[in-house]
Amino acid sequence: MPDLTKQKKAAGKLIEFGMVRHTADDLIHRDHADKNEHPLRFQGQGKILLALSQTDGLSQRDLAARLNLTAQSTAEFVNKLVKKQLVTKEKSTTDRRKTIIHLTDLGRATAATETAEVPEFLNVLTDTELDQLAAILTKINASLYDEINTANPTRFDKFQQTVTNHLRDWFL
Amino acid sequence: MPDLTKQKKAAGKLIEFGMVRHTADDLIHRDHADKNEHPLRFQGQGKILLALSQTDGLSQRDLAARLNLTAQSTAEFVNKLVKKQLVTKEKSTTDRRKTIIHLTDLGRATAATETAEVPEFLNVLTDTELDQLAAILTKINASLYDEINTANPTRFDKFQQTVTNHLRDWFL
DNA sequence: AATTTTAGTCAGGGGGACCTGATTAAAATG
DNA sequence: CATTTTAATCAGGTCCCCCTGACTAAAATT
Repeated sequence: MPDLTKQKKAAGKLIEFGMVRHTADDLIHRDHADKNEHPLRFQGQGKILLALSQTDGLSQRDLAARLNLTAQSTAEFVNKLVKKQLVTKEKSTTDRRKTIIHLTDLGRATAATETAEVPEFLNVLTDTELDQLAAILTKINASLYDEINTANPTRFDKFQQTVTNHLRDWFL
Repeated sequence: MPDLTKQKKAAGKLIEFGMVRHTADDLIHRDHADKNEHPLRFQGQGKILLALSQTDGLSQRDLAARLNLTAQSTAEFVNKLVKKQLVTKEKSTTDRRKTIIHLTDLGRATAATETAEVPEFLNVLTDTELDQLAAILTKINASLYDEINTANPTRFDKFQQTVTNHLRDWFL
């Protein structure tokens, strides 16, 4: 069993990291006349974008199912994304009840960008530290996946698929 | 200069961590009939609580200044916390314009609890990994502090003070 | 004493993540 | 063909973070 003191220390640093990062983001976004903010977390509109960048052309219904959202929430997010010109809606020709959502170039770029840029703070780490960090996070993530899977296997499938597919390009 | 591939890999893991953690939290909070959710990030009501647990009895004005919020936002958060019985408001006797905010026992406990518990996912790490993680986060945090300081020195002071004071107990 | 600054309040707004309920239009099915 | 299921939509709600504008009451200044 791991040393509790070490755990606490790491936990504290993690909390601190969250706070500091949030504040740093805040400053940067606020100053630069932030047109499109981009936290793009695995939430709301961000979720939709991620799912679409994995599989473009899904129907709202599909998105809702895959992301564990109600049809209404999904519609709301999609509409917001349409306003931001990140996705488009069009009726399916084969089943005219369905609305197919497509990423626009901007949407694709946004989703990719999010993912494409390495946060500057990683520049301060050495190669060894980067390796260590990646290894540690891999373990932590695995443990969290496990937790999700135990709590809700159905949801786990959809989630894990979306996430890992999205991030696959990162690990080549 | 560090290896870009390693940076990307670590960055990807970090993003993944964010997503997975969010989803895991989600599941847990949703299921357990979540009375008081606890993200308590460095935002909104959480900010107030953190600042007060560092220095109790601040006026709203002080809080606003220290947390880079408008007086109105501060008032809103404070009022919400009052409703949740986490803080109390009382007029200052020396300057009757001022309202002094105090943490209630519950408020103090909440702020502490947040901070007191080690996330379960740290259990999967070995002592060595915990040390590595702490060391890495220390570097990253320092770099982010730097960024904040460069962008906005005034804000940095207030922020850094609040955060490090709050987390000081963690590192004894 | 008159004016100005300061601490708060109220009102209202913008954006975000979600949800339930009711309704419509188009498929699927008996 | 009539009914039922399905994909979406509208309407309305809850809560969160945060801001600007207008206004009051109490100190500080002139």
